[in-house]
Amino acid sequence: MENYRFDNLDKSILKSLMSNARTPYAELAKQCGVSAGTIHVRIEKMRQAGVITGTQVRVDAKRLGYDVCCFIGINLNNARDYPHTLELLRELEEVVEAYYTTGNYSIFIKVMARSIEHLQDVLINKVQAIEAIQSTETLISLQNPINRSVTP
Amino acid sequence: MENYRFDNLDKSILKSLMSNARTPYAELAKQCGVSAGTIHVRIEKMRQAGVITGTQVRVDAKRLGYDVCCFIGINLNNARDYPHTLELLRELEEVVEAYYTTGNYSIFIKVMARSIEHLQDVLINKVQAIEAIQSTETLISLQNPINRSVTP
DNA sequence: TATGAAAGACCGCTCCC
DNA sequence: GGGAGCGGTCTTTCATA
Repeated sequence: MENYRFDNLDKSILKSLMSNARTPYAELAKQCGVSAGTIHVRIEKMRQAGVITGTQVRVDAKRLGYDVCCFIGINLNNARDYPHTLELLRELEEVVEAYYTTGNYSIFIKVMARSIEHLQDVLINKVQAIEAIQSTETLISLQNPINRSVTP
Repeated sequence: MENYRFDNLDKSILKSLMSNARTPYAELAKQCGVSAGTIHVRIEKMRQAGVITGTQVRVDAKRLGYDVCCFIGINLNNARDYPHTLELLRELEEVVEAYYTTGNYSIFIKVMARSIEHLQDVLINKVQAIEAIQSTETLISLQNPINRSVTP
């Protein structure tokens, strides 16, 4: 994975687009003191370099009805069960993130649920129902005061 | 926080926009079998209801040079130190997420670093340098095989 | 090779049905 | 909710340094 070589122009463009993917090119051009054509060229270059992988709307999970956010540390009976367990977790739509980690757990997942009851259901009937999983440890998030992206 | 009342049209629109925030209204209209004007009305309604909070480009952190991702569980000397500690953590650009949690830790953060050395620096000289922090536990992520959003 | 200016195609917004 | 027209935005091309 080689890194893309950035100059300050690329960084400025990225910063703006990371807070608003629909910033007009003309405005980016004004902010950066270059022409809109140049903006277009740079964005296209970053897209092809795989730095920009797409655009998405930010959605308020709470307003979508997902009030409960939690992390679950998972220990496997056997490290070899990792790939298969991952596939089973992928099928659970409540599992929004998964990490393969060193430390106390083998797999670490983030789960979004509609309520505590829903979380219980996911945890007991879906996650812990996976045979390869030996034990789990749950961390309920009450607040998410910081949520941002890496700085270009 | 009341939930927005969704019908299937809203859900379809959201799903498309969550994978590509710049999907043309005309294409959304074709996919959903309604007119572009209707798409516009629905998106505007979701925006004003706070369901859609903005748009952003997805960026490949690795290509930006951030190769190391880790979670750090933090224990505070005193629960009252929480607000102040949070402000100090917010000033660290490597801290991309923070959660106030129940369970083993008081605060749980996600850190992105450019290298193991960089991570060490952040952990020792920045995070653990905060007086209110009693102890930390680090979980290094080797892979992030699942990373998606909640389903509308 | 990277940038800037201008023209054409496309899209989103608004109004009226 | 549907359809048409206007205004703005993106993309492309070509000239330039």
